[in-house]
Amino acid sequence: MSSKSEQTRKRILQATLDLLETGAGNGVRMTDIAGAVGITRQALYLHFATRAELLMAATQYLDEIKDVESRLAPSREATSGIARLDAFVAAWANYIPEIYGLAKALLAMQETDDVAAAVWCQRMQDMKEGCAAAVKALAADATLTPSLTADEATDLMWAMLSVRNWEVLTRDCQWPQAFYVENMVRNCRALLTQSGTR
Amino acid sequence: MSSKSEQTRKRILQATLDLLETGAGNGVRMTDIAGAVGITRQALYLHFATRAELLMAATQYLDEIKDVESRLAPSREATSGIARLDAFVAAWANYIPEIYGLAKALLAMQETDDVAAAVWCQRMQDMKEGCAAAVKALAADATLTPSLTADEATDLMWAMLSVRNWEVLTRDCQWPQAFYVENMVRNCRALLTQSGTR
DNA sequence: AGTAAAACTTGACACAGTGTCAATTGACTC
DNA sequence: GAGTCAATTGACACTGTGTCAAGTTTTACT
Repeated sequence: MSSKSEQTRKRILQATLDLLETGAGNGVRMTDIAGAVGITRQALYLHFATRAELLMAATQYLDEIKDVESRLAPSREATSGIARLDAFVAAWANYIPEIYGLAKALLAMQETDDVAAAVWCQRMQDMKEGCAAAVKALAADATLTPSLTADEATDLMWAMLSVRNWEVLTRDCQWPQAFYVENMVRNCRALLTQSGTR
Repeated sequence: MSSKSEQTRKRILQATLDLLETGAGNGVRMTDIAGAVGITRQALYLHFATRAELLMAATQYLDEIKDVESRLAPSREATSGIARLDAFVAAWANYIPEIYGLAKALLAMQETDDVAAAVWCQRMQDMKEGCAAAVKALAADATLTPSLTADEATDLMWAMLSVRNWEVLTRDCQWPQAFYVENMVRNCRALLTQSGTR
C-alpha cells in the first residue's frame, strides 16, 4: 500500500541526513529539508508530525544504513576483558563521525524539546550498555582498576566517549580522527584497568 | 555621573545570575530577567544591546564576585608539577558548579549566536592556559607521560575538565560533587603523569 | 525652584522558525 | 466517473528577540 508515501518518506530521511552531514547540523530548517526533497515545507508534516519526530526517524534510518550491530561484533567476540574494551572503544570512536551531524542537531534541540532530549538520552543509554558490558568483562578478568566500582567505571567511560568530547578534541583541538581513536583506547585503558596493564 | 544607571545595571546582572542559577539556565528569557528586576523588557536594551551582551557582562560580573584569581593561587604556589596539577584540577572542578547556570545558557546560545560562541570560547581558552601551565610544570619535573606531547596533554586535560563532562557525571550519572572532584584529580594524574606516579 | 537630560514606560511592529488549517489540484484506481 | 491519496497554495497562530517613536517620571545641576 501507498508505496508513493513510503518512497517520499525515505527521500525525506535521506535528504535530512545529507543536509545534517554536510551542513554540520547547525541550522537545518524544515524549509531546507523540504527544498532538498523537492516538496513544500507543509508536506513534510504529512509524514512527520514534528521536527523532533523527523530527527528521531532519521536516527533509526541511519542505524539501518550504518549497521551498528556488525560494528560491535569484534567487541563481543573478544576473549579478554582488555581486548573487549579496546575493541568497543575503537568501534564507537570510529562511529561518532558518521553520526555527528545528526547528533549535533539532536543535542541542540535537547534544551528546548523534551522529545528530542528523550530520544537522544535513550540512544546514549544504549551506548552506555556497551560500556557496562566492557567494564563487566574487565571485572571478570580482575583487570578492572580497584579505585572504581563497576558503575563508576561505566559512568567514567561513558563520559570520556561522549560525542561532545569527540567534538572538543577533533574540532576545537584539531586532533585527527585516527589520533583521537588511538588516544581514547589508551586513555580508557589507563583509567579503567589495573595500573595501565599492557 | 549617572549612578542610577550603574545601579540598575548591577541589579540586572544580579537578577540574571540568580535566575540562571536557580532555573538551571534552560529558558531564561529577556522578559524573565526584566520581570525579576522590576523593569520592562525594553528597558533592558537601554543597558545591553543584545541578550548575548548581557550574558557576557554577567560572566564578567560573576568573576568579580567569585574571585577566580584567588582560587588559583594554591595551584600557582605548588612546588612539584604533580601538586600543581592536583591543585588546579581541584580548583577548577570546584568552580564549575558556581558558573554552571551561566555556562549552560552560554553553551545553548553557541549554536545560534556567534558572539556568545566567541565569549564562551575565549573563557574556555583562558581556562586552557591553566591546563597548559600545569602540563608545563609536569614536563619540567619530567613527570609528564611520555605518550603525549605537551600540547596533546593540554588538550586532553582540557576536554576532561569540560563543563559538559561535569554535567554528564554529576547530573546524568548523579556523582556527588566531592566524588567528582576526587575522581578528576585521580583521572588527570592517571592520564597525564608518568605511569600513575603517586 | 526650574530645567534639561537621563531613565523608563507604553504600545506597536519586524523577523525567523515551527506548527496548523482549509481549500484546491493532479494522479492513480476501481 | 467517483473516490482516494499525495502534495500544493496561502493564510494564520505562536514564541522570543530586537527596534522604534512618543510620552512620562526621575535625577541632577545651578
